[in-house]
Amino acid sequence: MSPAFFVGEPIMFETEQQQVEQQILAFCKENGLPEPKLTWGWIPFNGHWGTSTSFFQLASQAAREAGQKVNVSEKANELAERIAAYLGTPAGFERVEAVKGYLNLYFSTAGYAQRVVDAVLEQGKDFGGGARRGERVMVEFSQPNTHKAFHVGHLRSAILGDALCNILEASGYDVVRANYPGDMGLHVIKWLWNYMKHHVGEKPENDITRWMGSLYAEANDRLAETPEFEAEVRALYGRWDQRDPEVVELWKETRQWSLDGFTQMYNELDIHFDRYYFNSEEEKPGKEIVNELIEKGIAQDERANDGPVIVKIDEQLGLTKDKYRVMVVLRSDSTALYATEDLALAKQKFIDYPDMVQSFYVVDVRQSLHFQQVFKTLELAGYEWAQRCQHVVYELVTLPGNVILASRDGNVVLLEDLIREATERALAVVEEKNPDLDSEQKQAVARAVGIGAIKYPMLARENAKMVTFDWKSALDFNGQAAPYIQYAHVRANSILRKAGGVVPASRAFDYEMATSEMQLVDLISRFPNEVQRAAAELKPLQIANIAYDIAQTFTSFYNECPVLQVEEPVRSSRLRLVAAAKQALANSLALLGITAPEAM
RNA sequence: GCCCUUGUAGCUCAAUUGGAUAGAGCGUUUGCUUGCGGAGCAAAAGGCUAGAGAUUCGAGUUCUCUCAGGGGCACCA
Repeated sequence: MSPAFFVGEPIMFETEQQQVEQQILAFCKENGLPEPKLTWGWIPFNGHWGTSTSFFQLASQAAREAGQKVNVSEKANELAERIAAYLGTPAGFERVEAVKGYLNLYFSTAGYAQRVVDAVLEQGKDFGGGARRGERVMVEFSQPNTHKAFHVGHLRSAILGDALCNILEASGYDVVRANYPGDMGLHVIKWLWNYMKHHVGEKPENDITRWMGSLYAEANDRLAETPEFEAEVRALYGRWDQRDPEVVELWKETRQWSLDGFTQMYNELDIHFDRYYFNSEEEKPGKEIVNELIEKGIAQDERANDGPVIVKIDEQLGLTKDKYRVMVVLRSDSTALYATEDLALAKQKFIDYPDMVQSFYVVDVRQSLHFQQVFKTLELAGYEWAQRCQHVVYELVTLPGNVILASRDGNVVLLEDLIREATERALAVVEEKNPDLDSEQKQAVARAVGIGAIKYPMLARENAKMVTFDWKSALDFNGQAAPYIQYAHVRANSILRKAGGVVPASRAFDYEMATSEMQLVDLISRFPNEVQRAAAELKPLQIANIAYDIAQTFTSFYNECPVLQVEEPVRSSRLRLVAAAKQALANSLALLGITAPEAM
């Protein structure tokens, strides 16, 4: 996807900016200077608000063309000063200055602030979103294994994928949210084996996923104690392969228990899917693709010599160094493996949605090579859509000491425990801070705060950086965290409520705006750009950052600027700004999949 | 051995995609509540951006190498 957006450019003020640009071009022409490539950014905030460009490139370019050696920073500053003088005070700006080679143009705050605030309030929950592109993308994420526990290690794909969907949707794409549960494999057979032997007739009650996970751990324990049982497991796998009705029926029933448990947790997390693909459904089509690869001469069938079916990708591409290496696409016993199924799944997605411009896979970094192999193999097979497949890489969630969570062992932090702890903790705080709320409201707030506190740290860092889970920081509601942003939203709401819930009509900010007030408008105006950038880079981090920045600046504003007590007409302008800030906070939190409560 | 990835304040992370004096939170220290909600605010202290070269007017950011961590590399998922 090409990043068709403008970084750092205040998109709301294109007209004024373009006019200035024309004048600068005219200046260059008149003075025999080369045509500059101007990039606009914001001024490091110093209490005023504006846009800025620099002339270092122009200075060095001019010197090069003239064959002269110059001190570029001096020359750039000289140019900035001459251009500042040439421009005078352009329409829409109240001041122009030249500093260290930069040309700073300060906005006329009265009209600009009004324009920003009006735009936010007119667009409401759509503020920040881009025009519909009429293009579809799919995001596959979460991919839980049935018959296993769901622990905090599984959480990042779910949270990251959900936020990416929200962001892509807001940026203008039509998004298909896809899940791909691992509903068959050795882990399932082991589970069934244990169930048939020791738990026949039992059913999960309320805590489904925990129960499913505990039986899986138990199966592993029994097999570790008595390795001879492996034969029984293999025999059961054989019965599955033959589609023994008893096994298939039990599998269907127990699989559904897991899926029901997942749905419960997705509901708790407020995460939803449009489309489910199942591992078990891709087995047969996968084998068909493998046959096709063999026929096309891409795959080599070594089964005659007790070997698997493989694709020597590097050899196919004529590469001398190891890059894609060799991918096994079918086991020597002709059973399917993960790669077999992923080949079929990629194809199935484009059969279902042929118009997709991108097919994303939110899967942890350990599978990078695997996906490169799958996509490259499909490309070799002549599927042009293979180039539209992209692995969205993220790092693992580990426990302190770099311990990887494994469902097999008991060292996991279960998602249901995390959610319960977080919401209970949040409930205790609400009881203390806001005892007047009724119990239903307190529950809702506790849920919003608890879930937000879980989600935010997973989103507020680079995808490629590890998250270390520990209870202390997971349950810390202070500082740079979701509750801080939610609290800013609550305070904004509180002011509006006390004002009678009526937002005054549009008006100019024709008074001396306070520093934090201007900065708040500035940050809000950047939000639409950040949405586009987050979508182009597939980085919810951008949204987590701007959300926090807006919250922090709103809090400064809250402390510095009285709203309800101040005289008119300042009161009306500020009330509108508060409403706009509240909207911006709510919208940014929504993109992160976090609820913005009205009180807390 | 090859490939990918990370290294920024004591700790956890940012940094307008190559720009102005590298910023937040936690922790530490000191203040702030008869102000719109203190889940907060103000301030102090804390940095040779792992190291060395290169490109550039300009590098935390790009390239090369070194060091250190993590991951992956034939029938697990």
